[in-house]
Amino acid sequence: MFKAFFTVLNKKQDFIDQVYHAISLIPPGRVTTYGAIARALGAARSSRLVGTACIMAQDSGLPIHRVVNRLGMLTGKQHYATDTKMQQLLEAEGIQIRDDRVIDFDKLFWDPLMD
DNA sequence: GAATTGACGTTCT
DNA sequence: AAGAACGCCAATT
Repeated sequence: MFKAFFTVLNKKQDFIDQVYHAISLIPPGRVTTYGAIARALGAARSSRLVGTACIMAQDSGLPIHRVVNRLGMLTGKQHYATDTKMQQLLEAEGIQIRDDRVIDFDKLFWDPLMD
């Protein structure tokens, strides 16, 4: 019974780790969304926590710049050193951006569930 | 340690 | 169809 208790406690941290893993799977030149990652992890209503995980992952070397919101907007760009840093990272992979929005987002969108 | 704040997205009105 | 409410919960204040 203690085991079950700790399982619940550890679940939170596991979720964060799984977010990291999902992000590491995003192919270069593609993008995904916070909600898609949350769904892929079976926590459809925790998309917000995915964003929190991204903040924690900033120093982890993961390609978190490939994660945008469901409209394809670069909502996380303000957390980079420069205003244009996130956009530059994406453009370096061939992703075009206009007004903080990914062009052809529906075509570049990559769902972790369909790897 | 309580209250607020978000790199969000769905549901209810 | 537009807007408010709400679920989620780590991090910050």
